[in-house]
Amino acid sequence: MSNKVKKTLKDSLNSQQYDAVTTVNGPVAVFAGAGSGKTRVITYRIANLLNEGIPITNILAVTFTNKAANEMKERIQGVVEIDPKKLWIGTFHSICLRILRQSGKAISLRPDFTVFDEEDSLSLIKDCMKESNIDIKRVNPRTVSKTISDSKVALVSSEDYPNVAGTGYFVDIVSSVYALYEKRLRENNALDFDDLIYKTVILFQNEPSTLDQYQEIFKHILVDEYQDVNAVQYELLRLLANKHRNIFVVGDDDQSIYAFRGADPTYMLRFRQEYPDAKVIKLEENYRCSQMILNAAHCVVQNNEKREEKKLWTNNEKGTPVKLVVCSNEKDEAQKTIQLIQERIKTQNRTYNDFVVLYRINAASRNFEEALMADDIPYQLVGGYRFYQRKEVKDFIAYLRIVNNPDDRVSINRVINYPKRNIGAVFIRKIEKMAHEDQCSFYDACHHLLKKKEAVARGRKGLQEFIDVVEAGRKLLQKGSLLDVAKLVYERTNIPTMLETEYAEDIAKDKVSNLRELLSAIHDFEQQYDGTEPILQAFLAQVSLFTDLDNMDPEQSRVTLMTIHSVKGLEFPIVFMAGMEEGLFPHYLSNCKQNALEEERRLCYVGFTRAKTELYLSYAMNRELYGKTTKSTPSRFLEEISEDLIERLKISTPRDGETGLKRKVSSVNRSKKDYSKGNPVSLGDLTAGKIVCHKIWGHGIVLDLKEIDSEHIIHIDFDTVGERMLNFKYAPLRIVEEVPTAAKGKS
DNA sequence: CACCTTGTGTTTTTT
DNA sequence: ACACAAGGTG
Repeated sequence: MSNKVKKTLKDSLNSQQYDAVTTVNGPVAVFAGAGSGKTRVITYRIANLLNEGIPITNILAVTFTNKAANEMKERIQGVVEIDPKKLWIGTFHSICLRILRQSGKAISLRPDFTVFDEEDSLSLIKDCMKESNIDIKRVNPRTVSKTISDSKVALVSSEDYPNVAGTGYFVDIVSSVYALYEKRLRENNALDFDDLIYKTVILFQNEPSTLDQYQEIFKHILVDEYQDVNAVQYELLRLLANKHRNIFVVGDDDQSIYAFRGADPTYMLRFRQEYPDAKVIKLEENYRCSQMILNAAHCVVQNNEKREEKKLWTNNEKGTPVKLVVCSNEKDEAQKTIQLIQERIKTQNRTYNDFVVLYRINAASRNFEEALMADDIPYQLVGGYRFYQRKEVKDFIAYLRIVNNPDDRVSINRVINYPKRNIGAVFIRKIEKMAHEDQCSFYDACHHLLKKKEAVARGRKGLQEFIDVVEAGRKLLQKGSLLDVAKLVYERTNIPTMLETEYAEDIAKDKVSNLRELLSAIHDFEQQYDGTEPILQAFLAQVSLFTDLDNMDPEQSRVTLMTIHSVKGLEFPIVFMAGMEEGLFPHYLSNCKQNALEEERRLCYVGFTRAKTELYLSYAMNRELYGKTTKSTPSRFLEEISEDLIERLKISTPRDGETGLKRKVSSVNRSKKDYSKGNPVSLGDLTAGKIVCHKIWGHGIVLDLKEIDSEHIIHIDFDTVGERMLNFKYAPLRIVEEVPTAAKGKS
C-alpha cells in the first residue's frame, strides 16, 4: 500500500510538484500557474499525508466550490482507501457552517439556525431601512447591503462600524441599519453568508478553548485558490494554523478574480511575512494549453502593472492561432458559434462535452440557449438563475424553512400571503404589535391571535390555514419523513394550481415541473441521508450552500454554457469566449478603476487558459442588452494579443446574404493587410477626409476630431460598421498611403 | 383593507 | 427586460 503510493508520486509528478506534495511539516506556499497540475498536487498531498500515518480526521482541506471538494474526494479515493465522510473538505462557508452547528453555543447560537442567502438578507435590510424611516429611493438597499457585507469581511462589527467608518450621511444610515439588521438576524435565528465565516472567527477569538480544540483537530491545513482569500478568511486560517503551523496554500495571483467579494491577492504574496520559515514552490510548466493559446493569454495578462512577473511555459505543441469571429449582432454570434461547434463535431470527431461557451454576464446565456435549443444540441447551463433561487422553488422552500425554524420572519413574510389568504400589510402590522405586547415571537403571536375569539379580521381564516399547514408539517416531521412533509406542503398550499392561474400555460408548466424536480431532489436526499443532524436542517443547509456548478457533469455529451467566473479550475479542449466588446468585457462598471480593470484582464486570462487546443473569441458589432441595442467596439483585450497569435475567421452563415455582410467581410479581409502595411498614426494626421485603417474594422474616413475631457475623440465612418466614435488613446489605427478602392467607392 | 394596474428605476462576477 | 413600489379600485 505505502509503496504503491510512493511509486505513484514519483511517476506522476515533476520535481517541484513532488516537493510540494512531500513536504509534510511547516508552512508551504505554492505558486501554481494555470494548468500546472495544482489539483493533482493537492490530491496527492492529502494521499501522502494519509500514507505518512496522519489520521484523516486531522486534515482540513478548503476548496473554492463544493464541486471541487467532491472531485477531490473521489480522486483521493483513487489513490488511497479512505472513508470520505471523515475528511474535513469543503468551501470556507460549508466548513464554518459545520463548526458553528457543532460549537456555536459558546457564542449563543442555536444549532438549528437558518442560513439567509443574498435575497433573504437584502429583503431583511429593506425592512430594517423602512423601519428606520429611510427612503429606499434615496438610499439604495443594495449599496447598504454591500457595505455591511464588506464590513463583515473586514471584521468590523456593527458596534465598531461607526468608529471605523468616519462620518457622513451614508455612514450614519449604515450604522443604524447594520445594528438593526444584526438584531433582526438574531431574532430570526439566522445567519447570512458572511456571518458563517465572520461568526466563526468571533467564536475563535472569544473562546480560546474552542479554538484550541479545532487547532488540535486541524493539524494539517490545505487551501486551494489562495489568491481569492479575503480578510475574514485569512484571519480564520491564521487562527487555526497558529499552533501547528502546518499550512499549505496553493494559488496564482494572475487568476485572482474575486476582489469584488473582498479577495486580496496580496495575502498570497505576503505569506512569507506571516510565515518567515515558509517553503515557497513555483509550478511554471503548463500541461494544458497549446503554445499559441498560452502565449496569447500571456500577451493579455502582462499588461497588468500589479503582478509578479513570470512566464509559464509548455512542452505541448504549438497549435493553431486564436480565432477571432466577428458577428453582426448577438443572435448572429450564437449562430456562428453553433455552426463552428457542429463543423468540429463532424470533421474532428469531437463530442459536445469538448466545448464550452463563456461569457462575462449571465444575461448573455439566453441567445446561446435559444440557438442551441433550436438546433437540438444538448447543453447544460451552469449558474445563472440557479435552481434553488427560482421564485417558485424559494417560495416552496420557505414553507420548509418555517417548519424548521418558526422564527424565520423573512420566510414567513414571503409566503404568509402566498397563496393569497387576505393577509395584507395592515394585518401583519397588527400581529407584530401583538408579538411586541406579549413579548413573544411573530409565529407565537399568530397562535395567540387565533385563540382569541374577539380578534376578528378578514385575514383570520387565511392565517388559520397558514398556521395549520406549518403545524401539520412540524408534526409530520416528527414521524421522520422529509418527503412526506414536502408532499404535504405541495398539496395543502395548492401552489401548483396557483401557478397555473398566475402564469401563461408554458411558463406555469415549467414552474410546476421545477417543483416536481424539487420533490425528487428531496427524495434523493432522504435516501442518502446519514442521520448525523436533523434531516430538514441538513437539507436546508445543503440547499443554501448549493450552487449550480455542483450539478455540472462533464461526462455527459453536452455543450457547457457558463460565466468566465464559474469556469475557473476547469478545462475544455475547445473554448468559445463571447462578447469580447468594450463595455461588456471589460465591463463598463470596471472601467473607472485601474484595479478593477486589471481584474477584468485576469478574468480574460482565466478564460483563455481553460482552452487546451482551440480558442475562439467573438464579438458582436451591435448588441441588444437590457432592452436596448448599442453599437460596440471590440474589447481592448483583443488588441493586446500579438498579431501572429490571432487570426480572423471568415464565416458565412445563411443570414449574411440577407444583410449584405459578405461584401463587407471581404473588404475587411483586404483591410487587414493594409493595416499591417500602414504607418502608425499621429494626432496631427487625423484631419477630416483622411482615410485610415482600423485593426478590426478596416477602412474608414475621418469625419471629425474633438477633445472631450482631455481625451481625443475621433469620429470615423467605416465601410464595415458605419460611423463610430473612437478614443485616440486606444484606437488601433494606421494611415494608408494609397486610397483603397473600397473606401473610394463609398461616398 | 387587500388587490390590481401603472409607472419608475436598475441592470457584473459568487459563496 | 425586469422587479418593485406607489396609487387607484372594488
